[in-house]
Amino acid sequence: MLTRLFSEPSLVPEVQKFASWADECEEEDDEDESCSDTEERKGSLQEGQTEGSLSESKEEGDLAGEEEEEEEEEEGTEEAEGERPKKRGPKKRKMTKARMERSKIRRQKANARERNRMHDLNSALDNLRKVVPCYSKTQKLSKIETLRLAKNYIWALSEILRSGKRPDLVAYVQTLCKGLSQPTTNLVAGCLQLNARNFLTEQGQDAGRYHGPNSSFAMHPYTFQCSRLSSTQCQSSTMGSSHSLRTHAYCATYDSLYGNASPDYTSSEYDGPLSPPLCINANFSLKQDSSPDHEKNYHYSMHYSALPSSRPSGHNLVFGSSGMRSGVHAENILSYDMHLHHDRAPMYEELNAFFHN
DNA sequence: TAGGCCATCTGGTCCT
DNA sequence: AGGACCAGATGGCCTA
Repeated sequence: MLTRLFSEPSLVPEVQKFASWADECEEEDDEDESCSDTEERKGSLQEGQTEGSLSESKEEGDLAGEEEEEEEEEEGTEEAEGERPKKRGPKKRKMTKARMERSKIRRQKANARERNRMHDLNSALDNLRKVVPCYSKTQKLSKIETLRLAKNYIWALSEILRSGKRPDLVAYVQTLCKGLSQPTTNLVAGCLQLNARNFLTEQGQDAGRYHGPNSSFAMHPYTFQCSRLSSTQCQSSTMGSSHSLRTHAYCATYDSLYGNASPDYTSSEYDGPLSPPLCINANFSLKQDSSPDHEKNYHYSMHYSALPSSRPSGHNLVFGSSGMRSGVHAENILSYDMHLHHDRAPMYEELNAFFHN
Protein backbone atom coordinates (compact mmCIF):
# COMPACT_ATOMS: atom_id res chain seq x y z
CA MET A 1 0.00 0.00 0.00
CA LEU A 2 2.69 2.41 1.01
CA THR A 3 4.67 1.66 -2.09
CA ARG A 4 2.07 3.66 -3.92
CA LEU A 5 3.08 6.62 -1.85
CA PHE A 6 6.67 5.88 -2.58
CA SER A 7 6.07 6.07 -6.28
CA GLU A 8 4.36 9.41 -5.95
CA PRO A 9 6.86 11.93 -7.35
CA SER A 10 5.38 14.83 -5.50
CA LEU A 11 6.25 13.33 -2.16
CA VAL A 12 9.14 14.81 -0.34
CA PRO A 13 12.12 12.47 0.04
CA GLU A 14 11.57 12.11 3.76
CA VAL A 15 8.08 10.79 3.25
CA GLN A 16 9.24 8.54 0.50
CA LYS A 17 11.92 7.10 2.72
CA PHE A 18 9.44 6.51 5.48
CA ALA A 19 6.94 5.00 3.11
CA SER A 20 9.53 2.63 1.78
CA TRP A 21 10.65 1.58 5.20
CA ALA A 22 7.16 1.28 6.61
CA ASP A 23 6.12 -0.84 3.69
CA GLU A 24 8.81 -3.33 4.43
CA CYS A 25 7.95 -3.48 8.09
CA GLU A 26 4.26 -3.69 7.34
CA GLU A 27 4.79 -6.85 5.38
CA GLU A 28 7.03 -8.37 7.96
CA ASP A 29 4.73 -7.48 10.78
CA ASP A 30 2.14 -9.56 9.09
CA GLU A 31 4.51 -12.47 9.28
CA ASP A 32 5.32 -11.65 12.90
CA GLU A 33 8.97 -11.25 12.08
CA SER A 34 11.39 -8.45 12.48
CA CYS A 35 12.37 -6.36 9.52
CA SER A 36 14.38 -8.24 6.97
CA ASP A 37 16.57 -5.18 6.87
CA THR A 38 17.44 -5.81 10.48
CA GLU A 39 18.02 -9.46 9.84
CA GLU A 40 20.38 -8.70 7.02
CA ARG A 41 22.28 -6.30 9.20
CA LYS A 42 22.46 -8.85 11.97
CA GLY A 43 24.26 -11.10 9.60
CA SER A 44 26.70 -8.47 8.59
CA LEU A 45 27.47 -6.96 11.96
CA GLN A 46 30.74 -5.16 11.98
CA GLU A 47 33.30 -5.94 14.60
CA GLY A 48 32.58 -4.07 17.78
CA GLN A 49 29.02 -3.47 16.76
CA THR A 50 26.44 -5.05 18.98
CA GLU A 51 22.90 -5.90 18.32
CA GLY A 52 21.98 -3.42 20.96
CA SER A 53 23.74 -0.59 19.26
CA LEU A 54 22.24 -1.60 16.00
CA SER A 55 18.73 -1.53 17.27
CA GLU A 56 19.48 1.69 19.10
CA SER A 57 20.72 3.43 16.03
CA LYS A 58 17.90 2.05 14.06
CA GLU A 59 15.27 2.50 16.69
CA GLU A 60 12.66 3.62 14.28
CA GLY A 61 13.37 0.82 11.89
CA ASP A 62 13.05 -2.07 14.26
CA LEU A 63 9.51 -3.02 14.85
CA ALA A 64 10.24 -6.48 16.16
CA GLY A 65 9.34 -7.60 19.42
CA GLU A 66 7.15 -8.13 22.36
CA GLU A 67 8.76 -7.66 25.74
CA GLU A 68 8.94 -11.38 26.36
CA GLU A 69 10.82 -11.92 23.14
CA GLU A 70 13.62 -9.64 24.17
CA GLU A 71 15.54 -12.18 26.22
CA GLU A 72 15.54 -14.74 23.48
CA GLU A 73 16.66 -12.29 20.87
CA GLU A 74 19.43 -11.01 23.03
CA GLU A 75 20.64 -14.53 23.68
CA GLY A 76 20.52 -15.20 20.01
CA THR A 77 22.59 -12.15 19.43
CA GLU A 78 25.21 -13.33 21.84
CA GLU A 79 25.44 -16.55 19.93
CA ALA A 80 25.71 -14.67 16.72
CA GLU A 81 28.59 -12.72 18.13
CA GLY A 82 30.38 -15.95 18.78
CA GLU A 83 33.24 -15.95 21.24
CA ARG A 84 33.54 -12.23 21.36
CA PRO A 85 33.87 -11.02 24.95
CA LYS A 86 30.80 -9.60 26.52
CA LYS A 87 30.59 -5.89 26.40
CA ARG A 88 30.44 -4.11 29.69
CA GLY A 89 27.99 -1.49 30.64
CA PRO A 90 24.25 -1.47 30.64
CA LYS A 91 22.60 -3.76 28.21
CA LYS A 92 21.11 -2.01 25.29
CA ARG A 93 17.51 -2.86 25.48
CA LYS A 94 15.75 -3.77 22.38
CA MET A 95 13.17 -1.42 21.10
CA THR A 96 9.69 -2.65 21.62
CA LYS A 97 6.64 -1.06 20.17
CA ALA A 98 5.86 0.54 23.47
CA ARG A 99 9.40 1.77 23.84
CA MET A 100 9.40 3.05 20.32
CA GLU A 101 6.22 4.88 21.02
CA ARG A 102 7.72 6.48 24.11
CA SER A 103 10.83 7.33 22.19
CA LYS A 104 8.80 8.88 19.45
CA ILE A 105 6.88 10.99 21.93
CA ARG A 106 10.08 11.96 23.65
CA ARG A 107 11.55 12.97 20.34
CA GLN A 108 8.50 15.03 19.48
CA LYS A 109 8.70 16.77 22.82
CA ALA A 110 12.37 17.42 22.33
CA ASN A 111 11.67 18.84 18.90
CA ALA A 112 9.03 21.13 20.32
CA ARG A 113 11.40 22.30 23.02
CA GLU A 114 14.10 22.88 20.49
CA ARG A 115 11.70 24.89 18.36
CA ASN A 116 10.73 27.00 21.34
CA ARG A 117 14.34 27.46 22.26
CA MET A 118 15.16 28.67 18.80
CA HIS A 119 12.12 30.94 18.81
CA ASP A 120 13.31 32.44 22.08
CA LEU A 121 16.72 32.88 20.61
CA ASN A 122 15.24 34.54 17.56
CA SER A 123 13.10 36.89 19.58
CA ALA A 124 16.17 37.83 21.58
CA LEU A 125 17.90 38.50 18.31
CA ASP A 126 14.97 40.61 17.22
CA ASN A 127 15.32 42.63 20.39
CA LEU A 128 18.97 43.03 19.64
CA ARG A 129 18.17 44.19 16.12
CA LYS A 130 16.06 46.94 17.61
CA VAL A 131 18.88 48.37 19.64
CA VAL A 132 21.65 48.24 17.12
CA PRO A 133 21.97 50.78 14.34
CA CYS A 134 19.88 50.29 11.28
CA TYR A 135 16.81 48.70 12.68
CA SER A 136 14.35 47.81 9.99
CA LYS A 137 11.21 45.77 10.22
CA THR A 138 11.06 45.10 6.54
CA GLN A 139 14.67 44.29 5.86
CA LYS A 140 16.04 42.49 8.83
CA LEU A 141 19.70 42.07 9.35
CA SER A 142 20.75 38.47 9.28
CA LYS A 143 21.58 36.83 12.56
CA ILE A 144 25.28 36.88 12.03
CA GLU A 145 25.26 40.47 10.83
CA THR A 146 23.17 41.49 13.81
CA LEU A 147 25.70 40.00 16.17
CA ARG A 148 28.61 41.56 14.34
CA LEU A 149 26.96 44.94 14.26
CA ALA A 150 26.07 44.69 17.92
CA LYS A 151 29.66 43.89 18.76
CA ASN A 152 30.87 46.83 16.71
CA TYR A 153 28.27 49.07 18.26
CA ILE A 154 29.35 48.14 21.76
CA TRP A 155 32.92 48.73 20.76
CA ALA A 156 32.07 52.10 19.26
CA LEU A 157 30.17 53.22 22.33
CA SER A 158 32.98 52.02 24.53
CA GLU A 159 35.40 54.08 22.50
CA ILE A 160 33.21 57.12 22.94
CA LEU A 161 33.15 56.61 26.68
CA ARG A 162 36.80 55.78 26.88
CA SER A 163 38.05 58.69 24.86
CA GLY A 164 35.46 61.08 26.15
CA LYS A 165 35.50 62.69 22.79
CA ARG A 166 32.83 63.22 20.29
CA PRO A 167 33.50 60.69 17.54
CA ASP A 168 34.03 61.51 13.97
CA LEU A 169 31.04 60.28 12.07
CA VAL A 170 33.06 58.60 9.38
CA ALA A 171 35.19 56.78 11.89
CA TYR A 172 32.07 55.86 13.76
CA VAL A 173 30.53 54.28 10.72
CA GLN A 174 33.72 52.52 9.91
CA THR A 175 33.77 51.01 13.34
CA LEU A 176 30.17 49.96 13.07
CA CYS A 177 30.72 48.34 9.70
CA LYS A 178 33.89 46.54 10.52
CA GLY A 179 33.59 42.95 9.33
CA LEU A 180 30.10 43.39 8.00
CA SER A 181 29.09 42.22 4.58
CA GLN A 182 28.87 44.70 1.76
CA PRO A 183 25.06 44.85 1.74
CA THR A 184 24.96 45.40 5.48
CA THR A 185 27.68 47.97 5.21
CA ASN A 186 25.65 49.79 2.62
CA LEU A 187 22.64 49.54 4.83
CA VAL A 188 24.37 50.91 7.89
CA ALA A 189 26.11 53.60 5.94
CA GLY A 190 22.82 54.43 4.35
CA CYS A 191 21.24 54.73 7.74
CA LEU A 192 23.93 57.14 8.68
CA GLN A 193 23.64 59.03 5.46
CA LEU A 194 27.16 58.23 4.45
CA ASN A 195 28.26 57.20 1.10
CA ALA A 196 29.29 53.62 1.62
CA ARG A 197 31.70 53.53 -1.24
CA ASN A 198 33.27 56.69 -0.09
CA PHE A 199 33.81 55.49 3.37
CA LEU A 200 34.99 52.10 2.26
CA THR A 201 37.61 53.80 0.16
CA GLU A 202 38.71 55.69 3.18
CA GLN A 203 38.63 52.52 5.16
CA GLY A 204 41.02 50.97 2.71
CA GLN A 205 43.31 53.92 2.80
CA ASP A 206 43.21 54.34 6.48
CA ALA A 207 43.18 50.73 7.43
CA GLY A 208 43.86 50.39 11.09
CA ARG A 209 43.55 54.03 11.73
CA TYR A 210 40.29 53.77 13.51
CA HIS A 211 40.16 50.18 14.53
CA GLY A 212 43.31 49.58 16.42
CA PRO A 213 42.87 48.23 19.90
CA ASN A 214 43.92 51.53 21.31
CA SER A 215 42.33 53.72 18.77
CA SER A 216 39.92 56.41 19.57
CA PHE A 217 37.71 58.27 17.23
CA ALA A 218 39.40 61.06 15.46
CA MET A 219 37.83 64.41 15.77
CA HIS A 220 36.51 65.62 12.54
CA PRO A 221 37.49 69.11 11.51
CA TYR A 222 33.89 70.06 11.23
CA THR A 223 31.08 69.55 13.58
CA PHE A 224 27.82 67.86 13.11
CA GLN A 225 24.51 68.71 14.51
CA CYS A 226 21.68 66.37 14.97
CA SER A 227 18.24 67.57 15.44
CA ARG A 228 14.97 65.92 15.06
CA LEU A 229 12.51 67.31 12.63
CA SER A 230 8.83 67.27 12.97
CA SER A 231 7.08 65.18 10.40
CA THR A 232 6.16 68.25 8.44
CA GLN A 233 9.71 69.36 8.31
CA CYS A 234 10.93 66.09 7.06
CA GLN A 235 11.61 65.70 3.47
CA SER A 236 11.81 62.35 1.92
CA SER A 237 13.94 60.35 -0.35
CA THR A 238 13.20 57.01 -1.81
CA MET A 239 15.30 53.93 -1.53
CA GLY A 240 15.83 51.59 -4.37
CA SER A 241 13.16 48.97 -4.34
CA SER A 242 15.64 46.29 -3.46
CA HIS A 243 16.51 48.12 -0.33
CA SER A 244 13.21 48.68 1.24
CA LEU A 245 13.89 49.82 4.70
CA ARG A 246 12.33 51.60 7.51
CA THR A 247 14.48 52.99 10.15
CA HIS A 248 14.13 54.54 13.51
CA ALA A 249 15.29 57.96 14.31
CA TYR A 250 18.77 57.63 15.57
CA CYS A 251 19.39 60.98 17.06
CA ALA A 252 18.66 59.89 20.55
CA THR A 253 22.07 58.94 21.69
CA TYR A 254 23.90 61.69 20.00
CA ASP A 255 21.43 64.19 21.20
CA SER A 256 21.40 62.96 24.71
CA LEU A 257 25.12 62.66 24.77
CA TYR A 258 25.94 65.90 23.18
CA GLY A 259 23.26 68.15 24.39
CA ASN A 260 21.13 68.64 21.36
CA ALA A 261 18.38 66.71 22.90
CA SER A 262 15.30 65.89 21.02
CA PRO A 263 12.28 66.54 23.09
CA ASP A 264 10.21 63.49 22.36
CA TYR A 265 11.88 60.19 21.78
CA THR A 266 8.91 58.26 22.90
CA SER A 267 6.68 59.54 20.22
CA SER A 268 4.29 57.00 18.83
CA GLU A 269 6.03 57.54 15.57
CA TYR A 270 8.63 55.12 16.77
CA ASP A 271 7.62 51.73 17.89
CA GLY A 272 10.74 50.45 19.47
CA PRO A 273 13.61 51.50 21.59
CA LEU A 274 15.80 53.98 19.90
CA SER A 275 19.17 52.75 19.19
CA PRO A 276 22.31 54.18 17.98
CA PRO A 277 23.95 57.48 17.92
CA LEU A 278 22.95 58.14 14.40
CA CYS A 279 21.74 61.46 13.32
CA ILE A 280 19.00 60.58 10.98
CA ASN A 281 15.45 61.57 11.16
CA ALA A 282 13.51 58.78 9.64
CA ASN A 283 9.98 59.60 8.89
CA PHE A 284 7.76 56.68 8.10
CA SER A 285 5.37 57.62 5.43
CA LEU A 286 3.75 54.27 5.83
CA LYS A 287 2.41 55.37 9.14
CA GLN A 288 0.20 57.79 7.33
CA ASP A 289 0.09 56.19 3.96
CA SER A 290 -2.31 53.37 3.31
CA SER A 291 -0.80 52.56 -0.04
CA PRO A 292 0.56 49.03 -0.28
CA ASP A 293 3.68 50.47 -1.77
CA HIS A 294 4.52 52.08 1.46
CA GLU A 295 6.31 48.97 2.55
CA LYS A 296 8.77 49.48 -0.21
CA ASN A 297 9.59 53.05 0.51
CA TYR A 298 11.04 54.79 3.40
CA HIS A 299 11.88 58.32 3.93
CA TYR A 300 14.81 60.01 5.32
CA SER A 301 15.15 63.54 6.19
CA MET A 302 18.06 65.37 7.54
CA HIS A 303 18.46 68.70 9.03
CA TYR A 304 21.66 70.55 8.66
CA SER A 305 21.19 73.51 10.82
CA ALA A 306 24.76 74.60 10.57
CA LEU A 307 25.03 74.37 6.86
CA PRO A 308 26.15 77.36 4.92
CA SER A 309 23.31 79.55 3.90
CA SER A 310 23.66 78.52 0.31
CA ARG A 311 22.56 75.05 1.20
CA PRO A 312 19.04 74.07 1.96
CA SER A 313 18.25 73.15 5.49
CA GLY A 314 17.01 69.78 4.41
CA HIS A 315 18.63 67.42 2.00
CA ASN A 316 17.36 64.42 0.20
CA LEU A 317 19.55 61.50 -0.51
CA VAL A 318 18.72 58.68 -2.83
CA PHE A 319 20.02 55.28 -2.00
CA GLY A 320 20.57 52.58 -4.50
CA SER A 321 20.94 48.87 -4.10
CA SER A 322 24.68 49.18 -4.23
CA GLY A 323 24.80 51.82 -1.62
CA MET A 324 24.24 55.50 -1.85
CA ARG A 325 24.16 56.69 -5.37
CA SER A 326 23.32 60.24 -4.82
CA GLY A 327 26.80 61.48 -5.30
CA VAL A 328 26.21 63.61 -2.30
CA HIS A 329 28.92 62.79 0.12
CA ALA A 330 28.20 63.22 3.72
CA GLU A 331 31.64 64.54 4.38
CA ASN A 332 30.98 67.32 1.97
CA ILE A 333 27.57 68.31 3.02
CA LEU A 334 27.24 67.49 6.64
CA SER A 335 27.94 70.17 9.03
CA TYR A 336 29.05 69.20 12.42
CA ASP A 337 28.06 71.23 15.36
CA MET A 338 28.13 68.89 18.25
CA HIS A 339 28.81 70.24 21.63
CA LEU A 340 31.23 68.20 23.56
CA HIS A 341 30.45 67.56 27.13
CA HIS A 342 33.45 68.32 29.20
CA ASP A 343 31.95 66.81 32.23
CA ARG A 344 32.15 63.05 31.94
CA ALA A 345 29.75 62.16 34.71
CA PRO A 346 26.66 63.56 33.02
CA MET A 347 27.68 61.81 29.89
CA TYR A 348 27.67 58.44 31.59
CA GLU A 349 24.39 59.25 33.21
CA GLU A 350 22.84 60.23 29.95
CA LEU A 351 24.12 57.17 28.21
CA ASN A 352 22.86 55.07 31.02
CA ALA A 353 19.52 56.77 30.86
CA PHE A 354 19.40 56.09 27.17
CA PHE A 355 19.89 52.42 27.63
CA HIS A 356 17.31 52.20 30.33
CA ASN A 357 14.65 54.09 28.50
C1' DT B 1 21.29 28.27 -10.89
C1' DA B 2 24.44 28.92 -7.07
C1' DG B 3 24.86 30.78 -2.72
C1' DG B 4 23.14 32.77 1.54
C1' DC B 5 19.98 32.49 5.13
C1' DC B 6 16.75 30.22 7.79
C1' DA B 7 13.76 26.71 10.25
C1' DT B 8 13.52 22.27 11.65
C1' DC B 9 14.90 17.67 12.86
C1' DT B 10 18.10 14.79 15.01
C1' DG B 11 21.59 12.60 17.87
C1' DG B 12 25.13 13.49 21.19
C1' DT B 13 26.67 15.36 25.54
C1' DC B 14 26.24 17.30 29.95
C1' DC B 15 23.70 18.28 33.99
C1' DT B 16 20.08 17.84 37.50
C1' DA C 1 14.88 9.98 32.90
C1' DG C 2 14.45 14.20 31.12
C1' DG C 3 15.80 18.88 29.93
C1' DA C 4 19.14 22.21 27.97
C1' DC C 5 22.42 23.03 24.74
C1' DC C 6 24.93 22.19 20.67
C1' DA C 7 26.29 21.05 15.98
C1' DG C 8 25.40 18.65 11.68
C1' DA C 9 22.15 17.59 8.06
C1' DT C 10 18.50 18.82 5.17
C1' DG C 11 15.21 21.24 2.54
C1' DG C 12 12.79 25.62 1.47
C1' DC C 13 12.94 30.35 0.13
C1' DC C 14 15.00 34.29 -1.88
C1' DT C 15 18.15 36.95 -4.61
C1' DA C 16 21.90 38.18 -7.71
